[in-house]
Amino acid sequence: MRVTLPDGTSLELQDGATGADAAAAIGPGLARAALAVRVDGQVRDLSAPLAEGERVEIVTPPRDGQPDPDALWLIRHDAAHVLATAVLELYPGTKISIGPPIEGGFYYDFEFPAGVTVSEDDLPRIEERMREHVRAAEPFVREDVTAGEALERFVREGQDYKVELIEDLVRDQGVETVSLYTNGPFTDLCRGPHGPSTKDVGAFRLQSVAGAYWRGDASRQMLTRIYGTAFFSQEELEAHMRALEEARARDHRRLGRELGLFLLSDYAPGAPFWLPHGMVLFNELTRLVREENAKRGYQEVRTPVLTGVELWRQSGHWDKYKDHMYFTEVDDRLVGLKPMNCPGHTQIYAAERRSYRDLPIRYSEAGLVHRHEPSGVLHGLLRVRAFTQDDAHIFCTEEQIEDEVVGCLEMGFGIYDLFGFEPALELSTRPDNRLGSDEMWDHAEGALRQAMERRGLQFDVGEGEGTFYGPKIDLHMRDSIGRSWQLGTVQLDYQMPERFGLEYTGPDDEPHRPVMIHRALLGSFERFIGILTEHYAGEFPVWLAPVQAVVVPIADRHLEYAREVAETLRAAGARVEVDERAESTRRKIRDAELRNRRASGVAQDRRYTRPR
RNA sequence: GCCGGAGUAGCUCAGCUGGUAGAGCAGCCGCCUUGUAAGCGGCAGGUCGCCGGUUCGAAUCCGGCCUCCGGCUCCA
Repeated sequence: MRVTLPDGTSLELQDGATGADAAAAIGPGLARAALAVRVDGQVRDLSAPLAEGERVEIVTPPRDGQPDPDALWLIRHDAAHVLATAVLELYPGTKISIGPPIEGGFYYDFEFPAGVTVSEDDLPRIEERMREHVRAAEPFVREDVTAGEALERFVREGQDYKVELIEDLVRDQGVETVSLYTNGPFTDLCRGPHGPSTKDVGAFRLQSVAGAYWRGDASRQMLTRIYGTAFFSQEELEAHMRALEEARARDHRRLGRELGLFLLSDYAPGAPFWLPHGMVLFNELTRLVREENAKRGYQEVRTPVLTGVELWRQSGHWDKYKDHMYFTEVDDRLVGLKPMNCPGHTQIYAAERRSYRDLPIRYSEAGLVHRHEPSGVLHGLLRVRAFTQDDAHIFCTEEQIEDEVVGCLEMGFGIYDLFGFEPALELSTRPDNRLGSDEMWDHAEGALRQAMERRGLQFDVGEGEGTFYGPKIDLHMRDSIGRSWQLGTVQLDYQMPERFGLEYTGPDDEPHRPVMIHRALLGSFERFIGILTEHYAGEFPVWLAPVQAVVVPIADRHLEYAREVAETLRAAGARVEVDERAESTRRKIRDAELRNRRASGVAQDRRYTRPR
């Protein structure tokens, strides 16, 4: 048979030849280095047979600085199996679940025997055991068995999670055979592929221990997840660990303290106190948003933070969102803090008779909302309980939806461009907990999809991740260590207008129901500033910088002049400080740089010529 | 909310298996009057997260709670 190689040449092989045979036919060096084979873009074991006419590419460790992402994922997957091998040896009776490679490494989820807890202190011991298996270069051997045989095996071993996985595979996908991979003493249910042996795992490290629900379901067993990472070489691993370390130096929680941006206090978990320098960022962004809104025909409004609970019953928040709301009783009346601004805006809309000629109506509000997020999810400025959204609601006709959604996205991209942000888009569809008919949802999801497709935008789909009142398009950004956060959002809503009985008079002189678009582009000022801080590592562009210049007097005799200079700059609108401390010039300049002042000036007797 | 870890001075952290708390930086005072990544000296600063228990004695051991960190679930 013949297969095609990446350079277009074809290779003659015996019938039934495997990827390993192909590598050997090309050259002994390649045969030694080969990890797997990629056939028509799909990675397979080297031992898998090839078929006539397939396009074949040998997957190898990086060579000449050309890393193959598939190769890295492969050895990380191998490493996950080696981890499970070591854990089963060290903690007999442990139940294994799943252990995939992920971006940046791998993990494996375990249920340890009763009474056994594993913490990060135990990781070195597990690593040591893993190392023994890597050194032993144990081959990964694949075996295809019937689902029944596999079930019998895992039932016998008491591996309940594997049993459940096989049962589900049989039930949901009708599989008849499953593959098992064995390395040394360990056999796992696994789709593969794997490298030829554990020796290619190379340089690895276990990083952390965390809880993780079985199958991501909070109602099920909490497993212990061990995270690790692996590379081909020690150098790459060390470079990776250094990069993580450097990313931690950009952490907005640390920079927020060092630069005097905000304060988090135990008195109000999840509710930042804004310090003077942080407030500058907040205000500059507010100004930006206000200007952009004005350009696009938004009218600014402001609605109450605390309202009678009747509003939340009417809007549906009581039914679908009350667990996340704050309530209190005042004068025998139950009142709630707003978690969203939309019901308030409906009241402004409803306060007058509206004509089709008025639409679209666009109300914007820098709205302070409170949401009772679970304690375990709070995270600096990126996940808080009290925050200010750059919110807006557009009331429009059915026909105007697409243009308005596109307008929102364009406005969002325009703002993100200013910061060099390239957000990832996600369409979130109907959740289980929702209001409205399936027809409404079909319609609303279709409209959002169409708006993005019209602009040729790439997007992911988050099934079931929409809000209770409608689907949405979210703009996501990553923080310094790669975690993804939702910033902007554009949401379509047929529910709220219905529930509040909103109307406009059409050209036919009949009442019609408007559609509502909820949209926040920064998302919240808090989260946006968090991301912004990490993005710039605290070195904000001049227009945002809390302190734009610092004047450094050399000696006391320059103080008066330094103050004059500062005054002149302030009069011109700059944010300026004078460093009046009785410190050395070296020190004052160093501090100015460390605190990321964008410019510093030195007040002196004569022009300074820098020594060679 | 769940799992694991951690809370010692404003910050970063020492403080072995119980005997009553320390450093650096920051702060304050003084000296120095300065030329591009930390001048010098001194002083002050802590109900060791909170509550309870064990003990002659608890920062240290035990329990509960709060907060933070890493994840999971969930969300801007």
